[in-house]
Amino acid sequence: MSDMNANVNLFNPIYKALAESISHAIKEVYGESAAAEVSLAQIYSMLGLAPNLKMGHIAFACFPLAKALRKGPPQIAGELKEHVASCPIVADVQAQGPYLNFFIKNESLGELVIGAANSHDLFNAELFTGDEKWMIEYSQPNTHKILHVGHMRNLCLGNALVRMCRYAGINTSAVTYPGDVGTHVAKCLWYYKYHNKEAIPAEEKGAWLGQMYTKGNTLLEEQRGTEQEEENRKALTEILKQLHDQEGEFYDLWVETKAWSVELMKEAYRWTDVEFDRWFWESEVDAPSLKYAKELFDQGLLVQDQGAIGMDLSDDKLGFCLLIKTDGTGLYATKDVELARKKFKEFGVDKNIYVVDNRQAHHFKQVFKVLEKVGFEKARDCHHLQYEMVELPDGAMSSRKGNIVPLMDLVHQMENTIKENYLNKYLEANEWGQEEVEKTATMIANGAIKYGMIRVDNNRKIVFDMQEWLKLDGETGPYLQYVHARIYSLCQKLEYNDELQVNWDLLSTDSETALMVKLMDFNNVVANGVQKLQTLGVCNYLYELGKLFNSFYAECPIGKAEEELKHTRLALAHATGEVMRVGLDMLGIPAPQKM
RNA sequence: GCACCCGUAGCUCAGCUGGAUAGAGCACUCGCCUUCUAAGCGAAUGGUCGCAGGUUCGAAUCCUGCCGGGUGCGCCA
Repeated sequence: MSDMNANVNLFNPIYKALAESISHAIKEVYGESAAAEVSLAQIYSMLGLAPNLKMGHIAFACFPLAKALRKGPPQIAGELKEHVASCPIVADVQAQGPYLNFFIKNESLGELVIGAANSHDLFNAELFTGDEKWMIEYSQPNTHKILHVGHMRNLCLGNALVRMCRYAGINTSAVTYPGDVGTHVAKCLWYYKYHNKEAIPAEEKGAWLGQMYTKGNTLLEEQRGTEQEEENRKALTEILKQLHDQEGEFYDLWVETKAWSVELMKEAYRWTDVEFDRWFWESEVDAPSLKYAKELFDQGLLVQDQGAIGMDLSDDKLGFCLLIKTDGTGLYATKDVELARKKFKEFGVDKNIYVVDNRQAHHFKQVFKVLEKVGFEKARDCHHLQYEMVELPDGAMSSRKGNIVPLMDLVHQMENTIKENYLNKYLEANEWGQEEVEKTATMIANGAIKYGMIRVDNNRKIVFDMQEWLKLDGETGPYLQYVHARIYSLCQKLEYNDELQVNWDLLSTDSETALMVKLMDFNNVVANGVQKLQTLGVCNYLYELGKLFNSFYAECPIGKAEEELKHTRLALAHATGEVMRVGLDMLGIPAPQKM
């Protein structure tokens, strides 16, 4: 996991006020020189939510101060306590062992959190200083192969990261790198031309073409060792030659069939609601990459070994990085070396992030090292963000072998299940129209699939079981969407508006307080996620927020409450809905208004 | 052989820049819809944090070794 080192702004007004108060207290109690050893930013970063509301809202652990002040943490907590009590947002502060536990005034939480969420000021906070430009490359599907649920993880992860970074104020471009050349294309076209007897379907040609690849691969395997083998090899070589020369019937066929695959990709991207600022085609870097590799060789930066050319990285324990094959053609690494240069040149980015599964870890280490060795300084701004694979219960997915779940199968089954189990009843009751059912089913399927793909740690393998995925109870995307829909409906019915008279002091139950405190933490969680390039923190946060809201909703009547309390609770509910909507959007998940 | 990843409740996972009683969901058991969406809420049950050492006032978290599972390591992408 790479740490992005962006500089965190002190964006949380409550944490900032507490940090200033603590900093001031250190100065008062221990003097200027002691205070100088601990910066405001450090204190700010040491604040966090207390384990439970009985102890406090926000906790400050004094352990890290012990060294600088040469005193025991409990003693420090005790000595600072009186001096921080005067902070205007603090209702009470308690020294509990080594911790200083703060209770924040309702008025402060109300204005700085609920009010800020409802006015959207909360979402405009500047989370990082500086104006870095990042590029995130994700979704590298091959044409002529089928898109399966494994590709969905990459798509959901990359999309969420791009959105999180953009929310955080980082200028981020999203790019894709489809593989439209290589032997897999030749195998596909070979089968399609010489062995296929099926008619080309009118629809879903991309998926069908993927089957041509799988069948081609299977047949070639079967004929290995037979008299057919030599003939097959010649045929494939001829196909590759035509593709390279960009002429002949197979080149024409490539152009035609590639479009089918691209249409499938675009269908998936439309469904997922992702857009790329740039499509880098593998075919477009093919020739230039080889040219560059030859230049490097001419400059003496590469070595020849066993007839092939590459760079010896054994000093860096990275083995030998092969860049020009014996037959004079390039490889995947050759292209990635060129692509990296192209990215920085075209976009002038400060960071170049690759969302690619962890089997490529060695590949990227080699590519970045090669770039570094040839004097490309930006090499250190390249980061491989790796994640584990999606597997089926009976093992790894392989489009080569054909044991995969097509991506659109998951989508369609999910949408159908949602309609059958939840939405069709509205249709039967004549409450919703067909179009509304369809749109909502798509939104909820988005929630279920995307949340499922990004809620676990990047390093954790996902074993995909369709039946499990179709269950939508508990910690799922639809749970979060349901919270949003409930709030939206509530605000409609009770006619929420931002000029309602509120009195924050009326929010006194545990569930109300817990919800307010949780809302306060939103931006902190996002900033942390961006720094670690992780989505699961935001997922967990939104789920916990949803749970707190549902408890509040069950325990605290709103419509029936006395006027002022009603308005105040409605403001709290609305703020939760806004945070949920913005949070879901950041994960690429739509927030339905009803479901 | 070398490198990286994983091992926490029956199952799926959080928690890992050391800190306050190890948390969820699913499954199982029991309650809650004449009241704002029950895709919900509440309660109960369930753990030698793979094993063994070490560092520390303090280790699920850091270090070392081992065990178990996965992936990668020159003419595929």
